[in-house]
Amino acid sequence: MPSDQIEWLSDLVRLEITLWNRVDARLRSAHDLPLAYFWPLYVIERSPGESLRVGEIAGAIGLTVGGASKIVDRIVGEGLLQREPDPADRRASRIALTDAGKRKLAAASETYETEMAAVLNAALCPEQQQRMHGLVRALLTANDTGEPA
Amino acid sequence: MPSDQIEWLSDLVRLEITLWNRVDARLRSAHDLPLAYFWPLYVIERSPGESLRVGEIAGAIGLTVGGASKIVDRIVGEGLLQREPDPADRRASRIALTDAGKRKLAAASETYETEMAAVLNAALCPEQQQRMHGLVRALLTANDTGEPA
DNA sequence: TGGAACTATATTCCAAGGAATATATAATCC
DNA sequence: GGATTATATATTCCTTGGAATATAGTTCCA
Repeated sequence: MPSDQIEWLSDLVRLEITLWNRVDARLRSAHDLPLAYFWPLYVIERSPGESLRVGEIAGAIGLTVGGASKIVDRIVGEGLLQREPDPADRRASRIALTDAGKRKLAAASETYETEMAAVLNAALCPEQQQRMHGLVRALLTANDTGEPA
Repeated sequence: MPSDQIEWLSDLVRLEITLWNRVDARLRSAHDLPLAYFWPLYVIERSPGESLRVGEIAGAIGLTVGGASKIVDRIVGEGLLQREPDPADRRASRIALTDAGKRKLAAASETYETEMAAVLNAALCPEQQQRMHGLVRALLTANDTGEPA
């Protein structure tokens, strides 16, 4: 019986924090890259044209536009992203990976996958991992508005 | 095949944020109580003696002691918690619910359960909800160190 | 008993991100 | 075309929570 939804969510929150910290620590120590910086690089690489506008990044990683603007600034400061003027809209700029960013992303992706595999395999068989991802996605599609806060 | 662990975690993070915001918004609008304040009230009520020390609260809700100290301060400021001197250890104080805190917690718990039930039932049948909780717990027990950061 | 080492909490400082706002540019309607 | 409205981003202010540190109190042992 689903009596204790309070525990349900608190366990989920705790898990998310644990996994986040685990991957974050690994990326920092191995590549000097916080996990928060990883996502923008990742979503940009996978985008058509390999560049995105700030608002698109915000939507993809679940931040407000203001927050995304600031994190992009910081990553640009690290030399992993660059801003290019959007030819079609002078209000916007297109954010693209630098060569350093591409290299960093490639290396960090491997570390990321390795670390996550270790964490997941420690507790779940591949079928369970897949089933859980399916359940997460089902909840997301039913409830995610796409809005950050 | 568990090819994309990156998506696996990013979906989990997104789900956690979505559910958190959803319950948080509900508790705020219905009871003027942020979700972050709910957890301390909740763990204190369930503790033997219905009081905890700051360090115990920190461990239970996954904050550092410093962070817990501050959130307790804020909730005390709201009149929902009170500090009592620990008779056995004068360094510590015991944190207990006030009457207002007890009432607030009781009301908020109902709202919490209702909102979570709505979110979960929108996507999963009860068996799936239970199965997912089991998977979350399995991952937690295998990986949770109990440490905050 | 008198330190030395440890512990519980509080406090200070800092980084991150949301909300509200400002600014520049686009789009639309007359 | 010019005024109004909408949009993209940047910026400012505020809150939160971690890390490091400070302080008071406790424990242990010679």
